[in-house]
Amino acid sequence: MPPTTTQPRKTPKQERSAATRARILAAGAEVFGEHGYAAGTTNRIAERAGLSIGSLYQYFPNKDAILVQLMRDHVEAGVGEIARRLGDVAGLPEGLEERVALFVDAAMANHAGNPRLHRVLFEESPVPADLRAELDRAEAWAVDVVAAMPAEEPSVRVGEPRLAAYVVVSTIESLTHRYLAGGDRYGSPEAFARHVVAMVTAYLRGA
Amino acid sequence: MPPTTTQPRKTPKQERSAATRARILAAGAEVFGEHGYAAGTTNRIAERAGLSIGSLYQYFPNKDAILVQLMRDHVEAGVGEIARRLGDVAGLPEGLEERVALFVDAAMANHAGNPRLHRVLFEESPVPADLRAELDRAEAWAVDVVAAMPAEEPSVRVGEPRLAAYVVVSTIESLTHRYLAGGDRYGSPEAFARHVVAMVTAYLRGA
DNA sequence: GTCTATAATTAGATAGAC
DNA sequence: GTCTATCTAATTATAGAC
Repeated sequence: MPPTTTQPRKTPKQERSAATRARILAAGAEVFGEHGYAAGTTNRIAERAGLSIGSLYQYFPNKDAILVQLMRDHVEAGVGEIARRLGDVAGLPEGLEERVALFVDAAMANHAGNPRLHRVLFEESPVPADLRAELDRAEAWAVDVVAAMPAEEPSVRVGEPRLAAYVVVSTIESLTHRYLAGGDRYGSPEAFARHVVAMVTAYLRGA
Repeated sequence: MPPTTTQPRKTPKQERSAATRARILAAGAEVFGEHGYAAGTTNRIAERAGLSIGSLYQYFPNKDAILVQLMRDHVEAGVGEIARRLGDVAGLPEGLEERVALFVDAAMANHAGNPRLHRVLFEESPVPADLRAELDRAEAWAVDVVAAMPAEEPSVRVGEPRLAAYVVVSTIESLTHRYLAGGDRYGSPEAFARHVVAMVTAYLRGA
């Protein structure tokens, strides 16, 4: 008799495999964050993950594959975080300022996790062309989302809405990254976020 | 008889040496820009500079020294450009918007030279701790300069002026870098600059 | 599936002749 | 001062036993 429950479910073997993969990625995040890209060697990652170098290569074809997956995960988390907050219609704020704050808070949360790693990933590592394209698509998605907002928000009066949306997305992404990578030398995270929100809001309302 | 003109002047030998150094740096800029950091090997740089690898090491102690010098030159050019424009008192604009535009234009000019190289330098290369400190000092200088502006500009009403100055500096530096590194997908350089100026100005004037 | 040992590659840097 | 030839060192990645 065939099993009654054959719905797609991971076999124990696949689960173990996925867990090992996750362990390698976690180790990679630690090692890259601590040692940087060049000194973040596969041997160190394997050691940190508690397995041998030979086993590591059973799960990832090369060093950069680990790095790329970490980058991908980070971007996906960011996109997912924004999408989740936007989808949460019940709590979607009405005012422009509150909506901007939603994006800023999501970006701060996304980058706050491991600033040191984030810096290594995006300031010190070579980005393959295909991942670069993926990052551009994520940016384009965010631009679309932001560009759709003004239509339903009468207080927005800035011209060239698509360029404006790009400026907004770039500003939030770049500034939060830079602030968190550089340390809070000029103010608390809360104060900084407040200023970014104020700047973007003032911009969107028109001068 | 001793030479009548012994005023500090470079001997021909020093001039030749400086010229070779400059040739290596120019070659380094090209090679790093074309191949990236890792593939920008010293052998390639020497070849491009038209001398042997052995000679290259007469002028620079190691690969990173070439890279660091390129970074330093870029930052110095940026600082110099702003200082020059600020020092040009006759032409220093009166209005807030025009002053902000001065900074934005300087940043655009500084990054526009070789965006590809700039990207390799600051997104793909390891930054030594001492250079990092130097970059931070340059940023602090720019923050001081910007922070000094509101005092004499009644239309500035943003709170926490030092944090605001940091936000302004970060915004201009980050956005121009990002725009020029990413290509003008969302608008012309002029339109982009106009938007950045509008955003920063609106911010400084208060919401 | 995991390990150890090692091969293969390659770049950075140096020695020493000219 | 410049060159050629080479060395050293380190890393990625693989082979093959268990």
